[in-house]
Order: sequence, then C-alpha cells, then structure tokens
Amino acid sequence: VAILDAAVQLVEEHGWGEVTVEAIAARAGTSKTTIYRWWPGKAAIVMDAFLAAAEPSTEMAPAGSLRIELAAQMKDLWRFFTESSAGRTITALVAEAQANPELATALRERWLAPRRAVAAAAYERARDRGELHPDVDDGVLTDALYGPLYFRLMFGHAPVDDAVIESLVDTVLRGATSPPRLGGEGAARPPVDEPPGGG
Amino acid sequence: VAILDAAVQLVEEHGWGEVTVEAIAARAGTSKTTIYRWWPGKAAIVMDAFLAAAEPSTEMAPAGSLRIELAAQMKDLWRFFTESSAGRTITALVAEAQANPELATALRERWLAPRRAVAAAAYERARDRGELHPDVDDGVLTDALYGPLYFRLMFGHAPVDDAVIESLVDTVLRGATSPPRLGGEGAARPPVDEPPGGG
Amino acid sequence: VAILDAAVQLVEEHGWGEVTVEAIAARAGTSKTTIYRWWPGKAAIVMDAFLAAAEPSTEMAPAGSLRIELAAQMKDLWRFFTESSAGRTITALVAEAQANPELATALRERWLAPRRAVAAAAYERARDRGELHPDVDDGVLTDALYGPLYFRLMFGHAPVDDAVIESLVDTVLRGATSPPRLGGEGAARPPVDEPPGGG
Amino acid sequence: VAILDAAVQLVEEHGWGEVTVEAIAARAGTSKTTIYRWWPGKAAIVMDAFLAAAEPSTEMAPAGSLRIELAAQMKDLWRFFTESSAGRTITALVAEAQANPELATALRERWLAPRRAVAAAAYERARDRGELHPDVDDGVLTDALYGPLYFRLMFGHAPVDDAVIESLVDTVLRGATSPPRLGGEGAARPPVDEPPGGG
DNA sequence: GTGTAATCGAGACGGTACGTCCCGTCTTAGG
DNA sequence: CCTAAGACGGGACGTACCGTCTCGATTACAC
Repeated sequence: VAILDAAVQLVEEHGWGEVTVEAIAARAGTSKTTIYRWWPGKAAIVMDAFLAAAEPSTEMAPAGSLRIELAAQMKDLWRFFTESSAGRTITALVAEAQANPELATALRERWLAPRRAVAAAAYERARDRGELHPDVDDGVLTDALYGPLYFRLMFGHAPVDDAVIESLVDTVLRGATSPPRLGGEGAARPPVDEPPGGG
Repeated sequence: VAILDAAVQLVEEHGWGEVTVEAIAARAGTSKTTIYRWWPGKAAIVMDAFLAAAEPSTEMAPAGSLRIELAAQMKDLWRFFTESSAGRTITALVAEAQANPELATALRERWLAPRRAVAAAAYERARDRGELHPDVDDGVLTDALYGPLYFRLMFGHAPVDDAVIESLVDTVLRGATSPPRLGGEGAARPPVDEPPGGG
Repeated sequence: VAILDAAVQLVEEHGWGEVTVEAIAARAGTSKTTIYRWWPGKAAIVMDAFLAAAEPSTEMAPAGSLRIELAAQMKDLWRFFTESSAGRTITALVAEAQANPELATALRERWLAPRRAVAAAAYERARDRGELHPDVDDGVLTDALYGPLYFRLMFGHAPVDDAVIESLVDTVLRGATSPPRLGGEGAARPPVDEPPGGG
Repeated sequence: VAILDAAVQLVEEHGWGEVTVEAIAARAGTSKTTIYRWWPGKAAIVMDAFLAAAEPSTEMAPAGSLRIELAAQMKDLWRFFTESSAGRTITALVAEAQANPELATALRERWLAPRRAVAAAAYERARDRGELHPDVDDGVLTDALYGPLYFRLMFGHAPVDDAVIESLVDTVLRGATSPPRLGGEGAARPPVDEPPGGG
C-alpha cells in the first residue's frame, strides 16, 4: 500500500535512523495505529517495502555461459543497489537484523534464499555444460562471488564497477573450474613451493 | 581504560541495542559526564574498545606460502570474531556505520586498512616468490577472500569453519595464479570455449 | 489534575529547588513526557497548581467599611500564605519569575491582577460612601497596603500578625482619607505643623 | 577583589540564572578553585559583590523634615536599583534567599538592618521635632514605605517614579502623624458606619 | 434503510535513553 | 603553600521516539 511507498521513500531520502514510524504515517497519510496493526515495527515495514521494490530483479537470464550469466546478474544487482539507493536500504536492514533475529530470518529467507536458488540453478546448468567442476561447493562459490559485493557495499572501502565485477567473476570462476583440491599438497601442511599454474 | 572494558563486556553480554551509555558508566564506576567528555557517543566508545581488543590480531606470520599464510590469518580472524563474540561487536559497528559516516571512516581506516596493508605485504612476498601473477588487483583479491567471511558473519546464512576457509582460499588463489585476462584460458584448463567479449 | 496536586505537595514538603519534574511525575503516577506535553517547565506547573489552590481566596466580602474589608482580606491573604505553606510557593514563584519573563507575566496577570481588581472595586464602594478621597491613586494605595505584606513574606525580617495588619491599614487609610496634597491637612487632624511643601 | 567585579558585571549583563561559577572565574581570570576557597557558593559571591557596590548608598542626609529625608532616600534607593541594574541583583538575591537560609540571614543583617537603623534614626529626629507620633511602630512604618518599593521591584506590575514615591510618602506620613488608633471603633469588630473623617 | 461492527485518523500516554549543563570536589603542576 | 587548569562523579534537565491505548468518525455489511 501507500505505507510501503512512504517507507521506501523516506529511507531513500534520509537514512534509516531518521525514519520514524510517525514520519511514515504522516507521509502515507495514515496513522501509527494502522501501521502497528499490520507490522510489528519499523524493520518489518521497510523489509516488506524493500522486497516489493526488489521483486523484479531476481531472474537470471540464461546466456550459454556461467561467466556471462553471473557477471550480468551481479551487475544488475549492483545497479539495483546503487540506483534508487536500495543499497542504503538493504544495508540498513542488515544492520538492523544484527539486533533483530526475526528480521535476520526474513532477510535470509525472503531476500537471500531466492537469489541463491537462482544461482544454484545456473550452476546446475553450467555443470550440465561441463563448465563447473562437480565437486565445487555451491555455497562457497556463491559467497565468493557475492560476498565481495556486500563487503564493499557495507564498508564502502572501494568502489564497484563493471571491471571489478568481471575481474572478480573471472578469478573465482577460473578457480572453480579446476578441481578444488588438485594436487597432493593438502590444505596448509606442505610449505613446498607451488608451481604457479599448478595451484 | 576501564570504560572500554565495560563497553566491550556489555556489548558481548547483551547486544549493541541494549547497551546504554549510562550502563557503561555504571559498570565502569564512572559517570556519563566523563564518558561524553572523551567520546562523542556510544559508537565511538565501542569502536575504541573493539580496536583495543583486536590489536594483537593484526599480524600475519610469514609461512613460505601465500595460501598457508592467508588461510591461517583468515582462521585467526574468524576465531577472533566467534570467540569473545567480537563478531557481534564488529557487526554492530558496521550496522551503526551505515548511519554514521564518521564511524564508517574510522572502521575503514582503523580496522580495515591495517589488515589490508598486511595482506598487501603478503601478496608482495608472494609475488617475489612468483606465487602470484603480477597483474592481479590486490583489492579484488582481498575482497574475494575476506568478503565471504563478512558476508556470512553478517547474514548468518551459512557457517564458517576451517574447511570452508580452505576451500575458499584454494578457489580464489587458484584463480589468482593465472593471468587474470589473457585471451585464452591459459593455465587453468576449462574445457569450454568462452566468447571473447564475455571473457 | 493529579499533577498539580503532586506539584503543590512537593513544593510544600521540600522547597522549590528540591522539586524535580521527575519527582512530580513519580508522585503523580505519570511520566515526564506527559508533563512536558502540557507545561513548558517546572515553573508553569507550580504556577498553575498554586493558582488552583488560591482560587477561592480572591473574594473580598463587603462589610460597610473599607478599613474592615481590607483588614479582613489582608488577614485572609496572610493566613493563606502561612497555612498550607502557600507562602513558600508564591515566594518561590516570585523568585523564579526574576529569570523567567513569562512566569512574571503570568504572576502579574493571573495572581496580582484579579486581586487588585477586587481591591479597586472596594475602593469604588468606599468612594461612593465618601470614605476615600477621589484623587487617591489606587495603585499606590494598594501597594502601600500589600507591599509590606510581601516585603515581610520574602525577607522574613519581621513577623506579621493581626495587630500589624490593622496598624498598617489604619495608618495607610488615615493617610488616604485626606486629599493627597491639599496644602492644609483637612479632615485628618494632625496636631503638628507640616512644612508647606511636605503637606 | 576582581572576582566581585566579575560577578557583579555578569549578573548585570545576563541574569542570575545565566551566571555560573565557571563564568565568574573566567571573567576574573582566576579559577574555580580559588573562588570556592573563599566563598561557599555563587550566592555568597554575589551577595558580597552587591554589598560592596551598595555601600555608599546607606546614608540619609538630615533635611529638617522627615518627609523630605525619606523621599530623598527612597528616590536614591530606587535610582540605585534601576541604574547599574542593581535591582536585578537584589531581586535575584531575594529570590535565591528563599531556598538558602544563610543568604536570607545575610540579606537581613547586612542589607536590610543598616538601612532600617538609618530610618529609625530619622524617625528619632522627627519625633524630637514633633513630626511623628510617639506611638507609631517603626517597623510597620518602614515597611509601609519601603515594602511597596520592593513589591513593585519584584513583581514589576507598576512603575516607580518620583511622583509615586512622593505620593507614597505623603500618604503614609500623613497617617503616621495622627495617633495610630484615634477613635474607639476598634480593629474590625463593629460593623457600624464610620464617619468619613473619623476613621 | 437502518443498526452493528470493524476499521480508521488523530493523538495522549507511560516509559526509556539520549546528550547537555552546571554543580562542588579533587588532583596535578608550576611559581 | 597557594595558584590556575581542568578532570571528575553526580544529578536534573528537556527532547525524541517507542509501542500502547483510548477516543470518535467513517465506512460496509447484514438484517
């Protein structure tokens, strides 16, 4: 309803901290009563509003190559974060989720899970094409790709552009194409020299 | 001083949100006045307390192999996060930093930067040994390694253990050992053809 | 409401300076928020409470003689001041009004003005009866009567009892019965010669 | 010392409430330590400073007529109050004295008493000249004269100028010249009609 | 067509933490 | 030994927002 629009507007204009339930009510032309009748708190409102705004960005278009699919999807995601300042919102939600287990659960199940399922489907297709080694752990792979994005989003220590995304996808996928533990030099035991290409 | 101890204790016992400046003052046997005389707010106190507790964990012991060094350092970092619940603290600080630019700057400069410098030094040593391709972007490499850790720390969608860390390091470093964009696929042997523009 | 009762009780029990808005809230079973919602500060609360307690004491019963009316009213006023320690309250309000123009205005308009209007009505009746010279200044007359009361109330340098009040009323009214500056001494029969400029 | 000057300056510039011990120390170029070594608090400092400034205004010049002497002294006093804003100071001191018994005592003994003694001496001279009836109560007489001044000073409900003062002195002294209880109609008992001139 | 119930707006309420201010004490160097 | 400088514990201040609540007014449906 209009309440969600008001919430998302206010989070985008000012920060999370400046948004009060009263302000949402005023902007939406409604009252606190109505809001509290339907949501348990500010976090839930913004969560719903954010998900409503993000719904279209879930799909990953098959493109014949995992690299291309992933890079396109990551660029889309980043664009979603930076345009319309959804990044500020997700960032605030993650922040709030640290002290709000129900929000944390909602974030995982309603935001992360669908996107990870899409990525898993892409991995499946890639494995069918032989692009991906069967032993690779989907979770680690996904986090190796998306973790850096969220990392930079939340710390802001370095920018993200298409080149960075492609460099990231290249690096990670190149590592994921070879078997994850190719030689016999184990995880951390042998201090022997590793040939550059053999790692 | 005792204020920092009190702050870190309280954040560990209860959450960030439950910690009051008054409570810190009471625990430290001091008064709100004194706290506000020295710090501008709760965030700054906890930031200082957190950094004081984290100081020893910066070093990275040279081990002859970048893989080993990184894996050891990442395991140390994760142990620091999970033991003594420093993870709750850093997580809360990142959360707070979303609405507090000064805290964000402090986080980047006082928490991230020293650790990234250590990692950069390790890369340098690795390059001297020929373990790492010279063209690799240090920033992307570091984020590809540490981003997933923070990602899982803040979303909690999947656990982190030694195996995960080693799998991650293996994958990323294997990708970083080959030249990042050399036309063909070079050392890493992907059996599929990649279209030139997508590579 | 109960807040005013609590305020007046606390001012009577302890002094003005010892009364806290928090204490008033606690005593009244309400919260600081509610108090500040309705009054701008401690002074306004106590002012309202004081006026509510003082409301019945405004009337002046016609008695056929200005002297009697005034003396009775002044005794009533003093009794109001000393019983129920309203004297402490008005004294504190006057004190506070020195640094609080709005309170000063309120005191003049809501405490003094009604009582001065009553006195002026009494003067009018007295003039109709020929008890009072028409040229006498009402303001000066009223202050000559009540000023000493407030003076002793606030400095506490001498007690006030019925005899003092009657002596005061006698003296002032005797002076107010003669024309205020008529060369000779007229109706009041002073046996001494007054120099012309002083008469 | 310079502390007293600073105190009196600050009370005159801003109000009592805005004057802090720290501000006095800063203005006087000294430190809180020194101030607290010599005075028990803000009130005592300002009291001393006020008395030092007021010392010259005690005398009452004999003028052959009590009326003239009193009127001159009262005009001097009022001028002292209004010029150099000593009125704000005495007013604040009286205010503070309501919650500070030691200050109240000091005010009575060091401010009021000397002036009342001077007035008493003037009454004595007047009685020697036959200007004043011997039975008149000095205290009531003094308060009838000065009470209205303080009344208007503290409530500010009406201005004071030379005409007001002379009208006041005229009225009161005219009443004080006749014997204070001339007829037999008692204080307030008989509701009988009082002849206008007989009261 | 009207009575009944649900829903709404408006906003007062108790509560809690905030960050500021000033007090009066105490500690530390320096002259 | 007394000073200037200033940190300290303490405690009230007035503000902000929270989430609950009580009100009428407005609707919408059932009778």
